[in-house]
Amino acid sequence: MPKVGMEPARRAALVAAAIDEIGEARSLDVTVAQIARRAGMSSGLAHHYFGGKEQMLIAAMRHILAGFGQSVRQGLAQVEAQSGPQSGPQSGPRARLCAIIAANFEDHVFDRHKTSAWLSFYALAQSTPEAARLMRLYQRRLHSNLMHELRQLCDAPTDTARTLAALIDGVYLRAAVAGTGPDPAAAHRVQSTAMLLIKGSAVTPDRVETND
Amino acid sequence: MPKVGMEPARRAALVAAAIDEIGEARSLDVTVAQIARRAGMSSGLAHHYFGGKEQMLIAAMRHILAGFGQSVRQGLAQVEAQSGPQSGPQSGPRARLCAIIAANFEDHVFDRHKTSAWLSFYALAQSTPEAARLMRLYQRRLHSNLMHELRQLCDAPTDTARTLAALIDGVYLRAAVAGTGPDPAAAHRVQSTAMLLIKGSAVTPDRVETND
DNA sequence: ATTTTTATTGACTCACCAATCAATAAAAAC
DNA sequence: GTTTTTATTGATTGGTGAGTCAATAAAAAT
Repeated sequence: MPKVGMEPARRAALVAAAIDEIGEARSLDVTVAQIARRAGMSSGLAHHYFGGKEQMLIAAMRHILAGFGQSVRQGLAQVEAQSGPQSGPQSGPRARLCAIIAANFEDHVFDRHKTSAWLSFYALAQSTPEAARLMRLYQRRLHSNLMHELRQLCDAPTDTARTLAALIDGVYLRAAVAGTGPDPAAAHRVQSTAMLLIKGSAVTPDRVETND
Repeated sequence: MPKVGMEPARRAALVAAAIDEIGEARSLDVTVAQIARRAGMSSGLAHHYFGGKEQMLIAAMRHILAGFGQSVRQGLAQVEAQSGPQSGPQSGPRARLCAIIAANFEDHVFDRHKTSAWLSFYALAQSTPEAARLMRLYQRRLHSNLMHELRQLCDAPTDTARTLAALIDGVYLRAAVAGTGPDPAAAHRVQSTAMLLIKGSAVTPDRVETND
């Protein structure tokens, strides 16, 4: 019963199934057949659309990465909107910094399957050049996002950005290992550390949280 | 040409070879035959001594973990020795905290093969109960080591310890991903963050009352 | 000197899985 | 209505690798 124009839907289904399967198995050692079955199709079709297992995993990684990015953009837009176009000059970068941090710990990013899959992708990135490229892309983007705000908040922005990025990754990593779901304390922990790090050369920290 | 009493040597050789092989392949997908060959023996012998691939990987993980522990003990002993038995009261916990942090970034711990292998072990710990146990052991030990000093240095030691542990793991993770060898800046970055964190809840420079 | 124990090998088995492919069928194009 | 394109299946192939085992040999024990 072939319907036409199935390709995008099937690709999306396979990507979602791959993340779930990897997240549930807590390992990259999942078969194409398992993923395809979960996505409601035959293994042959999975190969037809992705050409191979590796490319499917890359696509899954890219999908999670896109989720991170979307989360950050959404968080920033929200801060922009709620503070208004003529808000005080000092609330801007600080609130945006907190929003960037919070974005990495939002519930849909902190989903058990996704954290577990992401941890597996760290392993993949070690041995697969394309996965390594994506990982670097993620790291550069996070660093650049942090830098954009930190330049206005402290006088050693590069060092501070590196520290914060490592802290974000570390907190996320530990959550992935623990396998516990979303943890509201995670974002707060990183945010207050961020405030401490910039305190040396910045204004008083009035509000630490941006999400109400 | 069987010599007697080979078991310990062969086990050690296999563990070392496993770490090197995993570290070089940057993946857990190494064959027992490869490891055995690198260790200078047949695949059969590897199975004979370890019973299976998984147990060999566990042993390798345990070996790296032991290296961490040794590094910490050594660092602490060194601090103790150089400050002397009747040194000033304020140099103690702070110096020991720094030593614990530095221990995690010493050259032999920061070895390329070991960082890479350790990253792979994160993946293993997700799906293998015994590896998960070892990972928890590592985390508990690190946390407990940090706590021991932080209790004397700040009044939210648990939170601070969690943050520092995540930061240490994050910095180590990023080094593993980057694949660059030992980085002298790594320890320093974590140490100065630690100083900031305990300054946030500053205590009197000398002995402090137990807060719980 | 014989027996037992320990060390060691590598060929073999068995299972698994990625990738291929020929076959089938619905839709679209002509 | 015929042809072409797209979707889909699942059996098959080919390669791989973990784990087993029987055979061999040196050392130790008797």
